[in-house]
Amino acid sequence: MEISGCLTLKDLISAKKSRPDQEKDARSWQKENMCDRFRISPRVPLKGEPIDLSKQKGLTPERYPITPVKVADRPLADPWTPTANLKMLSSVASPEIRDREKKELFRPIENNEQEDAGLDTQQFETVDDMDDLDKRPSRKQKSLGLLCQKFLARYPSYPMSTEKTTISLDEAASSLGVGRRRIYDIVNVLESLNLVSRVAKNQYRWHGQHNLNETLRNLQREGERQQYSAQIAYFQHKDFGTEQRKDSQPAASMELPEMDCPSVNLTSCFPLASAGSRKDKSLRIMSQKFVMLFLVSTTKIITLEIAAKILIEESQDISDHSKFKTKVRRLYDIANVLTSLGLIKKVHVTEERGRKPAFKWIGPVEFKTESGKFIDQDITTTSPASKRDATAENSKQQRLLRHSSFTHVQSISTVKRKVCSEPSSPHKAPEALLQHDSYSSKMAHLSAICRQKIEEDSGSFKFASNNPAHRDVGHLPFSVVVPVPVDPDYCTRDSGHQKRPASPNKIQSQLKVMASSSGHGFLPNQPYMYVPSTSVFMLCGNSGNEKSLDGLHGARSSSPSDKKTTEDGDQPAKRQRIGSTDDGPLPLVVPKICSSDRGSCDTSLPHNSPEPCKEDNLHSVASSSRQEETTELTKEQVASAALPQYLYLPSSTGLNGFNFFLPANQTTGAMGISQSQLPHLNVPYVMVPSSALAAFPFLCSPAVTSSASSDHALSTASLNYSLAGMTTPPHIMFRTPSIPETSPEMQQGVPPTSASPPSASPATADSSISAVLPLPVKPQKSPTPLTPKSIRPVHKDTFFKTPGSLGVSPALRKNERPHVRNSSSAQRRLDICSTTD
DNA sequence: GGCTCCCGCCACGTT
DNA sequence: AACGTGGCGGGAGCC
Repeated sequence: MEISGCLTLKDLISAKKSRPDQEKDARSWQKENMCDRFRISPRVPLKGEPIDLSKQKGLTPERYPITPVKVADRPLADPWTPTANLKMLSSVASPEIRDREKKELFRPIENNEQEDAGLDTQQFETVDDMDDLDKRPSRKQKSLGLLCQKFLARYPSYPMSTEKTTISLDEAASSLGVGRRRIYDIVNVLESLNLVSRVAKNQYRWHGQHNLNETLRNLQREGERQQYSAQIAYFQHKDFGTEQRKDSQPAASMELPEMDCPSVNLTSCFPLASAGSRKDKSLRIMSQKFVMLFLVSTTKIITLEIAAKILIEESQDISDHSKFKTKVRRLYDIANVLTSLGLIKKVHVTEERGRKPAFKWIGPVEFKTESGKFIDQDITTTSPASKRDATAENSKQQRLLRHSSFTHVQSISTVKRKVCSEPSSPHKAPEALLQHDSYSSKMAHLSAICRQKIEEDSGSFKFASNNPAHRDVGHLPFSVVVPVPVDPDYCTRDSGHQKRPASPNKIQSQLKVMASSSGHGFLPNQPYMYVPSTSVFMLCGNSGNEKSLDGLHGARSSSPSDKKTTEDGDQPAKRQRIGSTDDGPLPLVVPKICSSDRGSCDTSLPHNSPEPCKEDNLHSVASSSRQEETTELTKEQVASAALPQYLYLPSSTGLNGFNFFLPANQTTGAMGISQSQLPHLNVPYVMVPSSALAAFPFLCSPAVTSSASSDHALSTASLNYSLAGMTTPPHIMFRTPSIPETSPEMQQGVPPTSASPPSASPATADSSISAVLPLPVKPQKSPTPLTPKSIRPVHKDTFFKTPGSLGVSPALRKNERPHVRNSSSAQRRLDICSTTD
């Protein structure tokens, strides 16, 4: 797909010269150009942007003088000649414009502009001139974007801290010559970004952009938590080709309720929305969500269609056409304001289906790095290692409590918990779950949606029921002790590429294997990991072919519809798609035990369709224990019959940590499942953020590698699809046999993460992994065995941008976007606490 | 004809 | 009851 950029200010200017484009320019000006004006980038009070004119005048009722704008500073290049201006004006002025009746209305604005007018006014002057001509401003001139520009021009982008700029809505409305209603539209969006805050009736306080980055950071984090990337991918993938069908999509509708939660949470992160009234001030929430979509998107381009869809789903609205239209209208409103802020610009994405309106994020993205802390913190909080206990939860909540809306959030989360999380943890819902409630629920939500979609799309597969009630089914009824292969031959490796200097021996020593004791097949002195049953999900499927991964995803992606991704080229699209299905909602890819043939798998392995993994997280997978339509199996049955390919160990915080996949065979021994049944995957995989492993070198076991590289790739690929946060945090510990799996939780005390040097792997700064896992991955020829690029598209991380996701494929990340989330976990933690307030 | 999105009705919440 | 907010969608401008 190609994206046609919107007109830039520059373009606009140049365009103005040419008559034909004038109108277009005018419009674009409103939208695109505005961006320039209010650049987020730390800029001192706007410089010479067109709109600045209006503000220059000191009009600001609030009387904050804005530094004079310099024309020179403008990005614009082309000088504007008076003639050109005239031309433009004339072109812009259309017959309709001339309604005198309304002219009055706009007077104020015009006047202001005129006053302000200097050279800068040039662009806007046109409007003024027109007015002078008794022409009523054209629709363009009345656009919300332009109005917002004017509004923004009244206030300094970076007001002095000492200043307390108060905005009177009435005053603003009157001075801008518009109805108050319009001001609300603007203010609501600004408020969503904390640029302003409501202090009293009709009174807002102008904060400027001082906290914008922080706000964006928080939004990004929230977006990650909400798995928006997954949603985006989902819709992209599914595209609307199936729209019709989509409309009816049951899954989506189902999800809606849960999706709301995110929004609520969102608001909780920001003072702005006071939860509660009037749909929580949807415009604000919509704005935040909209921004989040950009922030979590790898391509930074979001089509209105997708945004609307996502927002509709979240709001539980019926996805009828009217709703969609309404959403789109609102999105335009928001987009206009955001454009004025210079955060986005309009573009068009050309897809197979045609050209679609979209917006591209042009705002700051660097804050991400800084934000890393936040993410980490969350993760940390949730990470089992740290304290998945109530304490963590409490701390987290406290943070949230700062926000008025939090209470609301809580309630919601509680509900969710009941619905989603609770079921997922057979044994007992770890408190950690609470932390992840929203996240988990969302993921579950997505999974469900995806699953349905997938099912629909590929009717051939069946997934374990996602029924929330059954989600836990996936959990194995037992805890698992996984032998950690120790092989000198294998060097320790960092998640991905880095090899750890640390010698395996060291680890071994640390891990003191006591295998001797068990008959599980532990070797003497072999270290093992203890995995509490609650943390274990069994993934069943064919092992096998890469197809499993790719095929699963690929099948869909290959479809024409897949390409429709709005973003950029095929690649992105593909990624997204994959992400949607795999990454997002479907964190897991399950290797097939059976032959690649799905059909066969289905029959033989009721629960093992590859799909399940993808789609759903563990829940479904694990829960694969039950297929909705087909047979229901007891957990035990599943374990034995399903021939688990992998055991999925969700990291406590799916966000930051990697989820672990253990080859079933590896664990089966402990479980009593015959390995013979698990032919393909002999390699135990455990994926953890490298940083977390800093302290622990990976152990690679020779045994593991039996499978061909392909398998390995597969398995690795599967790793990529971890479902963060879906479930309870895994409790994993290395113990000596002597120390049996006593209460896992208690034992999990090995939170290497904190200790681990952040430097370990840039790719995954998140150290929040709850457990230290020995990773028996045989060094592959490819430097990045863990991240089968072949299988996965580069940007897949979108989905996993979520804190947990970050950790997904360290290798990938490292290579692809090392810079992102570089901050150390410690740093992130610090950040987390800081709020935009 | 579709995309944009202005405009203002009207409902909800607050004062 | 009046007023503040803001959801909502008709319908017109614009392409």
